[in-house]
Amino acid sequence: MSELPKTYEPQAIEDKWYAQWLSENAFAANPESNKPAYSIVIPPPNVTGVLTLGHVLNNTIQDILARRARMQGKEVLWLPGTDHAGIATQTVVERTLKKQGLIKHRDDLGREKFLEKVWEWKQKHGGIIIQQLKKLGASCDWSRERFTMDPEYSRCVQQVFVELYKKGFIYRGKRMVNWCPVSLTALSDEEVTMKAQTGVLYYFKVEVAEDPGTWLTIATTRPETIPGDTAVAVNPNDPRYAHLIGKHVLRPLPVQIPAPDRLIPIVGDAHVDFEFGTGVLKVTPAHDKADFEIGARHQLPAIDIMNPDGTMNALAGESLAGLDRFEARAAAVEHLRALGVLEKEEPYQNNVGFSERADVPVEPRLSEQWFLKYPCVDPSRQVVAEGALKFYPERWAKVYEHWLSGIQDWCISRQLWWGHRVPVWYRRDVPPGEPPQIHVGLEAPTQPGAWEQDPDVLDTWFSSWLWPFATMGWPQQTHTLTKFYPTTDLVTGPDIIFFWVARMIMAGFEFMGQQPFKNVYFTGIIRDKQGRKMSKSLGNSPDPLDLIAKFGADALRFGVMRGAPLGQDILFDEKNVELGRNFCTKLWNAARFRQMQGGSVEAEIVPALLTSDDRWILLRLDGAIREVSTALDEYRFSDAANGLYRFFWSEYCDWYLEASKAALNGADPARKANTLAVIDFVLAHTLRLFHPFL
RNA sequence: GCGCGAUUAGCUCAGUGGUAGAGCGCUUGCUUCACACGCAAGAAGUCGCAGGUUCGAACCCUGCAUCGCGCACCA
Repeated sequence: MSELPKTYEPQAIEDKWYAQWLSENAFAANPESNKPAYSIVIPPPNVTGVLTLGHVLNNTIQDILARRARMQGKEVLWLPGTDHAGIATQTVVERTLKKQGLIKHRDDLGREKFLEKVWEWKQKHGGIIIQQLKKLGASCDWSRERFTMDPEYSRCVQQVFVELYKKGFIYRGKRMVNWCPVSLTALSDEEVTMKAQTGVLYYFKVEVAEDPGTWLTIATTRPETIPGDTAVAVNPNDPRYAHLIGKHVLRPLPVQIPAPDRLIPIVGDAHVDFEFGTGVLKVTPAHDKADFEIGARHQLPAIDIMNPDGTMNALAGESLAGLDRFEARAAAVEHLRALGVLEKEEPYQNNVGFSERADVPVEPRLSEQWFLKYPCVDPSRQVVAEGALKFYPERWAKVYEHWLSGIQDWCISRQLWWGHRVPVWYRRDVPPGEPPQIHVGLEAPTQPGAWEQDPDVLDTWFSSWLWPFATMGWPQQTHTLTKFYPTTDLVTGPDIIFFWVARMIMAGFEFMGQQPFKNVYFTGIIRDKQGRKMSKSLGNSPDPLDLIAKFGADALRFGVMRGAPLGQDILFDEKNVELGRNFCTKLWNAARFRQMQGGSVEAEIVPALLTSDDRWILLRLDGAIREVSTALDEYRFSDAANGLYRFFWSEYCDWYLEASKAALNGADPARKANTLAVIDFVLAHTLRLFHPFL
């Protein structure tokens, strides 16, 4: 064998070994095996995504678990795949087509043509992240790669919809939903994030119709919705106003319609907080969730004054119609001022719900959507509360429990094209007066012309919540399911505990009768050195592929793992990767040193010839094996990495190897041979400790 | 408002009852026959604040402060 170069050159070596592992099918899972099963399903990255440091952290952890399980003699399934990521992918493709000047709006292409374009996009970009995961060294069983829109997977999604509909968990209803005026679709509560905003609280007065000269002052942040007001509410226990309940006020807007049409009742409702503002609330059932409920309690009409894109419609009045909701706000204030009813404006801090994807305020909107009443909530709560399904770190169990204890039905329909189409058809030409006919099923009804399919698709998470079993051949009871379900570990970020983890647990119970995994490891979130979240706009998100090119995948893996303690966010610093690289080089050189000594390889150790140094290092090796092994058992990856680092560098290299040079250069051949045997023994065992990481 | 987390060396963080630790950075030597992506030596911290428990507290308890996050919101 030729002498090894001085520094480790990871690029060629990593690719070579990975290719060899692949050709040996080293990562393939065999469901017929008698070995005990160990399984993980990958959190499927967006099909059009590229690898981020978050993926590096997440997948390195999974790889460590999988490799270790293989070393422990288990039959390992690490199942990879990608997610179609409905709204995210559709937005990206739409934006790109617009940039290329091919379309102004997706309607220009129509549903079929647009979907063709998305599939083209998926063909072109869909494999990138998978290739990148391979570059990272991920030991997935690639022969089992799945996609949430594979034909078999789509069939699972539809079957689940049909089943839950038949059981009464899925229903259609006209309800107040979070509407994104940019994406033009409904969103689930989880897709809305609250942001603190500095706004203005406007005070305006309205006259009580029955008591001319009596005025009520109302505080609002949204004067543009006044044309949609159908009542004014006060607390029935509020002595200032209780006597006015049942009377009417004159709504100031829209100014163009005759006064009698603007008379709205004063209602009493306990929801009204008499501490806040003036204690008088304007009720806009079509544009506010709480107001919608008040409206329902008092049988108030709902006047929808907005278009889906957030502009005002004709019901808002001539002068507001066509204006964007924020322009309309300014215009409405001017109207109030002109009418002389605007009393004051004061700056006001409040929280506004934003569409996570489009980053604009969502509009509460009354619309016809599909909803899911969550199944199996009780067993899902219990299994975590009782510890049969464990969270690491444990504190996330509290967050999970809190969410489950207060969940509302899930709005699962989306007004998008990219996704699983709702498997529902409506009969055309139903004579007026007769009840509508609806068909819910896996197959379209016969006489295709007579029926029309629901245009909506399902929320992305309505497919990913089936991931642990839909990827294994469900609804057939396959060998893979028998062997590998429930899975052992799930590794994911705490930011999707509601979106994904909680829902998978419910789906697992509902469709498999069992929890989908035994343990969930929540990683931290990777931030930059200043503690800011990684983001494209800040430009603080290094490309892992660049880091791999510069330092090697093993260096990246080790560097990230060493700095990623359980339960803490990780501040990323390239220095850590450098440290990983240096450590790899150190290992390389320690092996090189051994090679240069010659002699027979992995000879027997003669106990009688052991020096105190030899005994010491063997003892320390034993300690390191225990330390690393226990740390990994407890998901303390950074402790394991640090333990390994310290043992190998400080104890083995700095201390033992230096000490051994005396024997190696000495005159006693038996002593020398025994020292080499000890070195080989320690090296061989250390390499095994390294294997999960590198 | 409710909940969670953090607060230890210049920086990032380990350390859960008994003489303060690591990596990076810094200082000073080393082209010593595996490795300068290295070796050796070294400086550096009243462990956020105030009480309490204890023979003994970075660690346990109580309050407070600051920072970050999540949930719920009052127009």
